[in-house]
Amino acid sequence: MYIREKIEEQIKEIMANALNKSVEEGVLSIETMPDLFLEMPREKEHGEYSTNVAMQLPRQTKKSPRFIAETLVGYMETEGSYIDAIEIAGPGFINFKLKKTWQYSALKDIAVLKENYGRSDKNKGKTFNMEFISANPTGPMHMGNARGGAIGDILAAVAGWTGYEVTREFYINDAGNQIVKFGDSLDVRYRQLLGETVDFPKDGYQGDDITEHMKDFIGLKGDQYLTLESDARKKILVEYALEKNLTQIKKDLETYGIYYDVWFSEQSLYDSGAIESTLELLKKGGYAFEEDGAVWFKATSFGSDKDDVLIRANGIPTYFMADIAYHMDKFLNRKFDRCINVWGADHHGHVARLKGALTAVGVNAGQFDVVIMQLVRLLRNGEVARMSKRQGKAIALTDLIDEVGVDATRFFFNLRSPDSHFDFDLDLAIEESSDNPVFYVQYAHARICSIIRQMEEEVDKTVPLDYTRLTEKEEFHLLETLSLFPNEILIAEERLDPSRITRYTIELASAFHSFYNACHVRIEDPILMKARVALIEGTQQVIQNSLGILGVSAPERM
RNA sequence: GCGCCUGUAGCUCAGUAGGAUAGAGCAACGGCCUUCUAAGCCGUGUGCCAGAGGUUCGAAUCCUCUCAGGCGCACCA
Repeated sequence: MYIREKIEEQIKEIMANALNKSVEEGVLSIETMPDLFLEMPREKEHGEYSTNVAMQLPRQTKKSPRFIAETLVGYMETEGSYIDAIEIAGPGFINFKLKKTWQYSALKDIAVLKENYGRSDKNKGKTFNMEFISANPTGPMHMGNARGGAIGDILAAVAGWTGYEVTREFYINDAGNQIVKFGDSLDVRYRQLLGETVDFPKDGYQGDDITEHMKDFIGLKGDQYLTLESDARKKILVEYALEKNLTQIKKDLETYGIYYDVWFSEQSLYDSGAIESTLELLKKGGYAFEEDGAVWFKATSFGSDKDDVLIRANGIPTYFMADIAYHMDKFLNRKFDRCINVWGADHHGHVARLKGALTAVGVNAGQFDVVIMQLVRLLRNGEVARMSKRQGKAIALTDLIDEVGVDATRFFFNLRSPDSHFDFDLDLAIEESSDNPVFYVQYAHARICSIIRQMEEEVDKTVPLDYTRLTEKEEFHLLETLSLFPNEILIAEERLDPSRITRYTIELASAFHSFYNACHVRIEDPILMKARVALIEGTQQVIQNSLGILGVSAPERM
């Protein structure tokens, strides 16, 4: 258990005991136990922890907050605890000041746990499915996928650090309408390249990559499929190009530092009969009905304002239908305890109906959540540039990584909470200037490595390691920041907000840089020097751990 | 028209499930390298928390309404 958990648990216990005693002795009368919530005050003078219980109780006890606070404090037994002093302040806050040594425990924790410092077993024994990107395999990935990639991959890492057994999953949309369009587009290009005059479909994929695929294909196979019946030919072309695209997507994502455990094919849901059986289940439950020749899901029974089509009048299931079957498979066949998807804001309308459908087939929809990320706006020369895959003008993920680098791309896309509308200023990102916060964090790490390289032979092994020699305010601030790391991971997981980790690394780097300027490590006093080396080693470890979660490198030299 | 997200310093954004005097970075200005990496540090000031009501000891945070922007509201995905 980490130092902060220990302290918080201890204070809560002391509070609970005091409350119970004051009730037993009839000083206070309460009916329901209040929430014993601890907060960390912004102001230093208010102590490390603070509670507002006294202000929650006046109604129940018919006493003033001040009186309640004084009573409780009177009953608190702090012997042998981390608490140094308790003060009542303001309208009735009870503030706890800790003994000036608690921060050193964080350093001990780090020294013992090393690369595992920050991990917890909160979700031990539970499985977690993280589905993200799931870009259409009809073309290369664009910049919009980059944000989803960073959010999904890092959230998956965060979940793993809280104890979950994590599966990263890519859902391949290799069935349905857009594959038909893909086939039509390939087919026309194939025939055009071989000299036929055919009009390009109005809503087809116009990107050059389609033409390139067919050039390559003709190079390999020639014109032998020209005489084939059109559907059969399209099938062959799609198979060829899909395989090519998926290989490329996989390769590009690995460049981006993302490795999937499962590539799940939508088509496999048709092949296995999962779609059919899911539909049967919905029908049996009375949640599906026929109208105008189509089969509908009764989404209105689950709070939606309209129903949704499952099977079109032409007999082809919708994407929605496949999605229900897919998520049923996640929960009921593969039995994940938690499933999270990352979707762009343009899909948010889909969330409620999918949750409704999952509830209908017997899944506890509370285990399913979608992180909605606001779409990325690309700025070039200060102007908004629209991305459109159809028009083939998209900035490809790989272009971005080439220009900005993997570290900056991942860091940047995870800098703001998924909720925030995000402007990606390409010109600024290309600059690789110090404006880019990733350098700030990496620089802190490189600085530490540099000191440690020079210190190795100077540290006196015979001298005792005495943390209590660390007494400067910059040292305490750094220690406190280190002690917060495990909390940050837990909060990031609970709120499904991986960007907290990115911001934490900046805070940690800042605390270190301040320390660096205020305190020298390489000094005469061998005991203090040893303590400071221990402090920067702990910092180095936590920067490595946090950057590791982000998938950003921690360079030893810069 | 209905739904979701957003609105906090000149700009980009935090604000820890309702707390105490509203916080960073960038930009501006002024300091700090004969000593461990100046890609750094320290200091200076800036706010009708979009607006109006409400809930209570207490609201940037919760509720209602209004305004502004983004995104949805297909037998597309």
